[in-house]
Amino acid sequence: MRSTAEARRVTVLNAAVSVFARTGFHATPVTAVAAAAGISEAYVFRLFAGKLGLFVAAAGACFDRIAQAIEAGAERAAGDSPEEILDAMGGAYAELIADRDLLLFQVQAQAVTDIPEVAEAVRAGYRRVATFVQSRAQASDAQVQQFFAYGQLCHLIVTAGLEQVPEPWARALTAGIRHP
Amino acid sequence: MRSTAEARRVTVLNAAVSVFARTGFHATPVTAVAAAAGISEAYVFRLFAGKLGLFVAAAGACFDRIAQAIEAGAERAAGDSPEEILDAMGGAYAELIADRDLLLFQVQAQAVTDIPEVAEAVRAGYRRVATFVQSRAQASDAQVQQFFAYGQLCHLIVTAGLEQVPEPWARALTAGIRHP
DNA sequence: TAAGTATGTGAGTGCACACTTACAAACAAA
DNA sequence: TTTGTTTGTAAGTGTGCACTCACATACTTA
Repeated sequence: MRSTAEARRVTVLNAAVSVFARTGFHATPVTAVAAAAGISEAYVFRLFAGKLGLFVAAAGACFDRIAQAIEAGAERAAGDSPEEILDAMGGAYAELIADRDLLLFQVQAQAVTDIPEVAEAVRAGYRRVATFVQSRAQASDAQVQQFFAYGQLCHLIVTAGLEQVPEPWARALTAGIRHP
Repeated sequence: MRSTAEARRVTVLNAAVSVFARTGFHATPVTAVAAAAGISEAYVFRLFAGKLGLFVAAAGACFDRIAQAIEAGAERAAGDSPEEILDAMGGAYAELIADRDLLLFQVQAQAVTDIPEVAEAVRAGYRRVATFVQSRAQASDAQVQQFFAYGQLCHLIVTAGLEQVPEPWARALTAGIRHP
């Protein structure tokens, strides 16, 4: 044995987040994930319960990394006010999604929420992140809502490539959004 | 001839928006669109340039309907201030997406922006809507940005089914969002 | 060392689906 | 009525891909 199954699963999940992020659930063959992970397609099917099981597990890994980054970001807040903590969390999130895998994966997951298992995984992810944000920052409902609204705006900016659009309407939408 | 090709195209596009909205680009066979439109698959391929051409045309139809609704909504504004006009536009948009086809289609389109033609169609759609919103409401960049940020938040709320989640974090995210 | 167990793969199998082609029926113009 | 054009379809074709199975190669324990 070169590796344990559990270690392989971690490798595969990292590859899966990256590959699914680009081409989405239905358009990416599991051969692509297997190739990115450096193992055979057959073994991926032994490690996960079908392509859907792999995608759902990848969603879990994706939100794990997001939650972890936001928690770490909160520690670096300049002060104790809700505004300062939310700002630190937002900055940490912006840094994290600089490579775009985690952001694009979320978009892909939202697109296949007609599959109940995916919808539940998405809810579980946001449940974890949103409850943490609210309790850690001691922010109002409206502040939490705003935090996520502008997070979702980032999804549009990145998927549509609006940072590259010099026109005024695109500048308005991207103004002040941290360096994606 | 039962119908003109142009009339058929309109019928097919309505069906396409509806069907693509549910299952997305890669997971919906064009037979499904053809069936929803009541014609044969072969004729859909004659009316549009491949499945991609059909999807891009459907995106155009989707944003046409959105732009039209927002323009009509602006006419019904209570006053002339940016806030009142934006509010009226937001209300019109909320009514329009009550059936969810237009909202879900946007999510599906954002998920396949790795296809350049789709990315361009999405940009064209938001270009039209955003420029109209900004010029008609005479709103600041920040107001326009906020308008679209909360619009994108609706995408998350609907795809993840957060209206059905009674927990506090979900209530915070959905608070004040108009009746989807 | 023998038997058992976990890790790993090559080579299929069957099916769904994008797209084509050959052909037919309705309508128009001469 | 004949010729041409547009609308429409039934019946393929080829390919890509999810998933399986038989088999091989490590590593462990008795």
